[in-house]
Amino acid sequence: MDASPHILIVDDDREIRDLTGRYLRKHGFRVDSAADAKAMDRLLRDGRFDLIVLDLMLPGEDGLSICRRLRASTRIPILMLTAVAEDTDRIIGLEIGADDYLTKPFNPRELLARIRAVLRRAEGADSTADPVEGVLTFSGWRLDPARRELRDPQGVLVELTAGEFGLLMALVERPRRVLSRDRLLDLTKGRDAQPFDRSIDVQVSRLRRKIEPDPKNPDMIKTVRSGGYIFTLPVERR
Amino acid sequence: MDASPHILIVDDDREIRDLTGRYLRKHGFRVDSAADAKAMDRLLRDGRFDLIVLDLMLPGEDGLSICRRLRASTRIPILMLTAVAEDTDRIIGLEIGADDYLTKPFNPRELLARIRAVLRRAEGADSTADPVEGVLTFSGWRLDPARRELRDPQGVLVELTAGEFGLLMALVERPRRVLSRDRLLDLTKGRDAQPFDRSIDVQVSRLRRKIEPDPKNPDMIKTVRSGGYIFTLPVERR
DNA sequence: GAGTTTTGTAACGGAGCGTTACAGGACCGG
DNA sequence: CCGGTCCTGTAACGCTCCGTTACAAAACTC
Repeated sequence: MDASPHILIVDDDREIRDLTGRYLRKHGFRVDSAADAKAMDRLLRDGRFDLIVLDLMLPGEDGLSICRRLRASTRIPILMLTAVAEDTDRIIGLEIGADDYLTKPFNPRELLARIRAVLRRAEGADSTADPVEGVLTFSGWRLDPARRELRDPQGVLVELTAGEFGLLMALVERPRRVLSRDRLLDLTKGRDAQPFDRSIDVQVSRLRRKIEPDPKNPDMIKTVRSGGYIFTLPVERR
Repeated sequence: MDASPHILIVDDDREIRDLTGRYLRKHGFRVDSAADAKAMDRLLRDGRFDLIVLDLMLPGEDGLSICRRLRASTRIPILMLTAVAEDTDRIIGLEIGADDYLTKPFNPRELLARIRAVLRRAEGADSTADPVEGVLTFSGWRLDPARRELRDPQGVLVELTAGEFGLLMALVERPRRVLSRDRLLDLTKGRDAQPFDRSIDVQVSRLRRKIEPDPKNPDMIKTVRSGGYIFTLPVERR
């Protein structure tokens, strides 16, 4: 039980890693850093971290994608860094589940303040939750974010496409709440709805065909007219 | 039900109030706005809000002072708006208890993203928030908000449309109180009544047909002439 | 009881939704 | 790079829902 919080900085700019790392250490944090997604994954595998500072623009897999991926399997707080000139549309990084973000160039004091704020918030939440978080279950079904697998109550694997899996995750992670199409689009694709966007409807239809006993009378994924969709079953995390 | 989160915008710039309000409504929020602290207090007195968007520079009492004052009595999330990107202002704001900060001019999408992020965080704490909990029962009937189902005393599923369900929820959550058509419209659709709006009457009629033993002599949903409607049975939450 | 206001409900039509078909795009093995 | 396969967004069709309108019934006034 090491007292000081452990921060992971992911940024391809070496100067930022070094300077920021030094500053945070000076203020009582333990700090590791990675230049890209691969290095990050390696560090996550061995270490326990309390928060990740994640740059949006990275060589290889970008921050947005990493963030979505991390959120699928863990609840580690994420603080995104974005360059000031960057397409503000991409700021929906927050939507994917980043806990906060900061535009470059930033004042280290502000980073420190935000890190502390995020950690303070995270404390209240479930802090048993370490790197990889468990499987989601609902009335016998098992949804495994790490393996990206869905199994029915008999344990039979149900083949889902990436889009279907993402949509189901978005729903199952927020059960018993009405989610608008808009919100679902943001959660799954990180984009805004266009005027006559029906893609969520179609994906829901396809998903129902695979998981509902009677797709015509859906039980798990119900429609809320002019509201969106709702996942009706209670979900347990293990 | 109170389907969507309720946002209060406090800004003296009318254009910001209008444009932002419209944008947020388009994305599924209910929005009210105030030009100054006084108007804000008035709105806070009658309404329940899930988040306040608060301008820093205001005529009369300024944003920081308001923020401090609100924090003394409530935990309602606050998102501050400021005209200048001053690090120190931001840090002070965060320390005072604002939940996030945004500098003007801002991209509405970014505001949306931050609002959602703040709401997501707040969810765990004080829960006026979404996760619909607990079945409502009245003389044998069971109304389940999560599954969006109504069962009669024999346990038989009564098929309700989304509109009927929403209306019944609004009534059952406020039993033995007269609810005006205006209020019901706001609760179910989040909108104001138009001059000759009869939609609530029609929905009530349709709902009665499905749940009243004798729709001509309604028992559960009674009409209050020039007042509105009232749900007469005692309701239990479990 | 006549006149006025308010409410109930049938009927119509526009809007929301489920589903299918299709085509462009992503991915993959060569 | 190429051709095949799988995935997913868009368009289109038909069904259901619900807001509006219209008119009749009920409630209230004097």
